[in-house]
Amino acid sequence: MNEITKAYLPNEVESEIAQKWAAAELGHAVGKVKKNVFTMMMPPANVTGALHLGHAITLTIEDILARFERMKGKDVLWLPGTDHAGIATQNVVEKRLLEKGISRDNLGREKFVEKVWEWKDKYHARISDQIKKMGASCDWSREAFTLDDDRSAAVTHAFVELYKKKLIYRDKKLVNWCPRCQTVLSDIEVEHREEEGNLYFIRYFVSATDRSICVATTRPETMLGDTAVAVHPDDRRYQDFIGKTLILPIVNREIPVVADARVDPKFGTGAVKITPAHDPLDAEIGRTHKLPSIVVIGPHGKMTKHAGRRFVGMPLHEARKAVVKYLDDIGNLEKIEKHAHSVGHCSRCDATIEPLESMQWFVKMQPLAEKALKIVKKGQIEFVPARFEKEFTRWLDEIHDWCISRQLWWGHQLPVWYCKKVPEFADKKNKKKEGCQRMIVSETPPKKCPTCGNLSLVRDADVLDTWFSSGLWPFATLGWPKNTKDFKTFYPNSVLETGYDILFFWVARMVMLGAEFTGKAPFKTVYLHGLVRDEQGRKMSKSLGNGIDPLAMIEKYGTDALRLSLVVGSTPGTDLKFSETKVTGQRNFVNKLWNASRYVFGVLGDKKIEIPSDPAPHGLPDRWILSRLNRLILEANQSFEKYAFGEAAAKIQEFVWSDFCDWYLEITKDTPNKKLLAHVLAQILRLSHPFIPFATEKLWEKFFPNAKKPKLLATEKYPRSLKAHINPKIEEEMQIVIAIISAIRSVRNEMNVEPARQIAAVVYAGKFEPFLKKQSSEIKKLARLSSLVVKKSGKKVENAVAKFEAGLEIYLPLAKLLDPKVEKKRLKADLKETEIYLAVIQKKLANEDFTARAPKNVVDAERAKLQFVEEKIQKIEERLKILK
RNA sequence: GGGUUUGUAGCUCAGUUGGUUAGAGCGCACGCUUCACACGCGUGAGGUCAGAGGUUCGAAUCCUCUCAAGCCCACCA
Repeated sequence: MNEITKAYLPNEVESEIAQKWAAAELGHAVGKVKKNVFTMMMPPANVTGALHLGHAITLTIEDILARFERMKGKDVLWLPGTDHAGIATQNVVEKRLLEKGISRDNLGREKFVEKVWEWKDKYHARISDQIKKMGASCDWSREAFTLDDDRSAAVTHAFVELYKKKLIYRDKKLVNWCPRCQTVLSDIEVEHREEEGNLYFIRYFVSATDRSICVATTRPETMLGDTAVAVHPDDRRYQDFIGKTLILPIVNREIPVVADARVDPKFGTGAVKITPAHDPLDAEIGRTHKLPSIVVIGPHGKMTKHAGRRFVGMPLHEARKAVVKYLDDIGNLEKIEKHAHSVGHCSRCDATIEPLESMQWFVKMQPLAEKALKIVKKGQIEFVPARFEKEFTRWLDEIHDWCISRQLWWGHQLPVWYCKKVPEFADKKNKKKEGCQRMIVSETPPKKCPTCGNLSLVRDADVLDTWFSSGLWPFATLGWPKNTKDFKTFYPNSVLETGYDILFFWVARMVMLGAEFTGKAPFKTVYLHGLVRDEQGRKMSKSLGNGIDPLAMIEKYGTDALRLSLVVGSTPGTDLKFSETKVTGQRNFVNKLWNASRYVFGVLGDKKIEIPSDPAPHGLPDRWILSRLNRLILEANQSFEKYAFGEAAAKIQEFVWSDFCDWYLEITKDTPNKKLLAHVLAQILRLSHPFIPFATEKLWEKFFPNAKKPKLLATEKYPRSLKAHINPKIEEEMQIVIAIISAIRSVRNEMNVEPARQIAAVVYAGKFEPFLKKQSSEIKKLARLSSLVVKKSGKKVENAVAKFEAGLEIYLPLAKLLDPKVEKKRLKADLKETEIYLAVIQKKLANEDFTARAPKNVVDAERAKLQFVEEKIQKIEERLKILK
């Protein structure tokens, strides 16, 4: 017996179906010919992370695409992978080790990295399992990791190539330093937030006079490192001061007053203290005026010895208090005002970012951005939604150099070595010759210094920004820089799907590096999904405690329900408000589909079933469902074409629940057309498979109860519309049938007719009479009628409830049940509503401009409506007369 | 400061190139053990389409402005 459970039980089904797919190597891409391939790289998940809703939406959308393209007959390569996620992973492992009382420094670099690898191996299995749980039909045989051998080789190659092209350089600059992570960050890894702070006004006196300038600052502690005060060259207030020397309070250092147009005379006092070591603008002004740079804040966020004996070693916030107090004591603090300003935070740990001067590695972005822009402007990359193209190009237009070195241990160590040969005879004569400081950039570790032959070379300790390796992802995953078969077959990628929050972090870098290294756009389409938010539209975060665990949702409602809840009612690039109710709603839908199928299989019986590709319709309902189905197929395919997955899913659901279950199945229950049922159900399963892979695959098995090795639904062909079946006339006729049934049900409800009671009905159907007659048994069943008379027209029916719907006259002779008062009230309400409608139409038609200028078909439609409504009103009025 | 998105029923959202009495789901109300499904079925209530102008015979839809919320970018000390 082909048993199907009454309710869909996702947990059992899912593990069984997942095994089936795995055994069939569903996700495996053939990769023999370049033609007819579809390539998509999974955004590499943080290897130590656990599945969250961001992954869930990514995997859902990508799997929908992959399954759809596969069913369209493409050789689909959806390549999964994980990211070593430099800072994030190092932070996590460090924290765990500290809990055991082990510090990173005690362990040493080599041992620490070993520990991280252990960690990686353990958690890699977890995230991979979770990806599988989502139903992801990706190609595990080609899985990649940003730090595996092939990817590392690609990274080294890319670095060395860029260095050779002079697109990578080393320089001492003011960079973003995270005092907690103890590393520099790139500009986009700094999140700016408006914060309430103070503006401190400090008075600086001109040397040996009692004249003074007042400067305004939000960070008074940096005054210890001031090396000038700047004013706008045209500022009348300060003309006399330019060129003079001021005495820096506390420190008592002499600093000049310089004139610089970058100073805004309207801000504060119009005079700015200049701290080149700790502020980006100050650094620039310092450079133009050749000012010295004094570092008063160290890498741990503590004051350095240059800050003076009194402050050395103090953490920043303490130093601020101390400096302010000191200034106040000596009478140099003018006032303090409240002031909101933007403060940079580390995107990984939220610590306040310190601008520090430091020697780092950078990518020169201008030439790379230009190539990327050219590609986009030529239209070689399509953005979905299109508005992101603008954002993308604007960012590239204003690009800054990318700081790529990180002071971490976990990552791709720079392929850079330094010759540190110490002069054997450190006398003045030999120093130059023997103290070789040669830098070597090489894909393979150099054995000796090419300049001086020294054997003890020291490798640069820094590693690369995680996003450097991710930037190579579309081709490094395919074996690049080797010209592999996969690279030749699957590059460029078809679609890049990810969240819009990493447009600059990731997408832009891939486009630039792809253009640079492969000479083409790495993908044809960029699809960006929105962020998943909570019911109130807030970001989900641990601190708010509003996060929903996708795995818990899977446990409770099944993966299919979770997937649907993430796509239905969502549009590309728009944030999605997520809630558990959405998942329950979708669980209900999956169950509905399950039960509709259960019914169909029950009708079909246990015999071997052929699924007919184009079975013959028997009556109006058959023709109608075929018309609706093929219209749906057409629309679903169109929605897919424009990446409107939510729209496609919603249309399918609407069809299944309303057209198929509520009407078709109900109306054909007495005379089911087995072949047609099998066909429609099969098409529904195929259509919805990309969205609801598990339940549909399980149901598909039921078509082949005795087959040893039935074909997978996942490898079926996606339905194509048989347009000949789309028939507006049939749909209109069925609409009349539906209208009659609904009208009778409505009246029954209003008149409180018990559901079980069968009543009689008379319908005067006019031109609809011929086909309605044929449907009378169905109408009787669904409207619970004891008898139904359908005529073109006839005399008034006494003692009956009357309903005028869609040009029909419907009479329900309820005899004793009829209360004239209630019926009168009901008819009057209907009359009133209809009269309002009539007024609207009359007003329109009375407008000569409308009748003269609107297209003829619109005017005609309006006239037809008028007639229709007038007739209805007349009928209601007649009826009311009878009731007196 | 620049850019951008959103504002439609209590909530989440559909509304194609302007032409129906503006739709769906959830929630709500009433009624149903109808033999696929109570994770269900039927019926219903509920909206000045953020506001103000404008274009048009006709605007939720196009234009302008205003208001509100969100996001991105920017070196305002």
